[in-house]
Amino acid sequence: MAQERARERQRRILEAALQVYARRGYGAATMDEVARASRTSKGGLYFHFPSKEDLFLALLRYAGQRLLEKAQEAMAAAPDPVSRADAALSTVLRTFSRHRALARILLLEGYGAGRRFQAEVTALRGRCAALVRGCLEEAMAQGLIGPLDAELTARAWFGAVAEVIVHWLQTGQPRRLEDAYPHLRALFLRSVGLPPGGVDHHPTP
Amino acid sequence: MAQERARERQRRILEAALQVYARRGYGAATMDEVARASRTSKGGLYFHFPSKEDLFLALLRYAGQRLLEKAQEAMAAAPDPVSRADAALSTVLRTFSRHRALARILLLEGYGAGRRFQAEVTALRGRCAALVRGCLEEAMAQGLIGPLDAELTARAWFGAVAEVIVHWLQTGQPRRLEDAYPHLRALFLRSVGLPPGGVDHHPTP
DNA sequence: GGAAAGCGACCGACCAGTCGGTTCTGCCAG
DNA sequence: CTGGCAGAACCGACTGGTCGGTCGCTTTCC
Repeated sequence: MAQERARERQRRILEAALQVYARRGYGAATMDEVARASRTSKGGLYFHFPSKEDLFLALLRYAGQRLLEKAQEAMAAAPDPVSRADAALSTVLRTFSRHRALARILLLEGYGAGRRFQAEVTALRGRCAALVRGCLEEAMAQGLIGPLDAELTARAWFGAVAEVIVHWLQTGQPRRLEDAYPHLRALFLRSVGLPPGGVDHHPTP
Repeated sequence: MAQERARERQRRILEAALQVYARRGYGAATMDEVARASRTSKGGLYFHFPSKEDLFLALLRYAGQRLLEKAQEAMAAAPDPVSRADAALSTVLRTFSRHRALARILLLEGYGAGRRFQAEVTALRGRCAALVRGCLEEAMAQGLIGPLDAELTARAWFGAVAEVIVHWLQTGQPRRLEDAYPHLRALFLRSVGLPPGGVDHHPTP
């Protein structure tokens, strides 16, 4: 019905906005461009979203949701906290590897367009870090790793991954983003005192 | 002489621009604001900088230079590669801890205002990572640490630090940025297979 | 005196947001 | 079935404010 239809239309607009903002950046992209890309009109845009700012905010939430869902899904299938964190890492790398636009929006354009957006992105990054933090705390409780500041460690890991991805976005190195996976994995495991070997839960052939 | 005078004026403009852009963000800040803050006029601004974009680009270079110089200075005084990396870490944390505006410009506002700026910031981050990379390669050559991907490790470390700083900027946690130092230090040392103890070269009382 | 530096009123492009009008869509009375 | 109505969805020309950039003039310095 109408409800359905409206939702579909909003999705189409968000998907188009994702591409346009990723390509041009928030500041340079105009509402006319987004309208054209989503095969609607400015009026149509403003019918569904009250302002340019709100559209971008909705886009950040939409994109963030997509990422978090994938990560949580992958983590749910893993048996122990360590392989859960592992699954999250490889999933994030794989997701951003396809969907460059998603990476641009969440890791690059999100910051840099006013305080309101920065807060939103920070919150999103916090939620990502919280997932990892959960793994770390569980691993600590099970005596798998020694005591450490789980909050800070999780954030540091996330920052490390983000930096590698941004560099890949900007320079194209490493050629395949997934190539960074084994190195990051080894680095992270060692950083909490675990041997870097172990089973590779998500091989990237 | 005139040369001198011009340089002084440019410094004053850049210093004012640093504050204004840090407070308002690149997009929202106007040239009139920067002119007022630097106690000049729009005409004066455009006499020294050809456009708003160029002003911000010069600001990024200016701010980046300040950071890099501090880091290199601190590293020069350290005897071995490990304590050089250590010195870089604590210096970066301390520098951003004072000079929040510097942190905002380099880590937050830099991205998010068009491709040209993103490239500049990426280059700057690359130069920071290169410093750390040098330490790692030296440490490897001296057999202090096992073989690893120095490029990627350096970048990962930098990303981790950046994330912690950005979180501090946005939320004010940890209360004193330097409080994160021992945890990050331990994390980094372990991540390359070194014992997390060792001498604390830069105690933060 | 003249060149470099500085000033600020002004201009015009640009674009977010508006609004009067049009077209769909679901529904119900006849 | 169908005519027609209500309101949701959509359209795009237009506007009004904003702000980067200009330019003719003044001041400062050598």
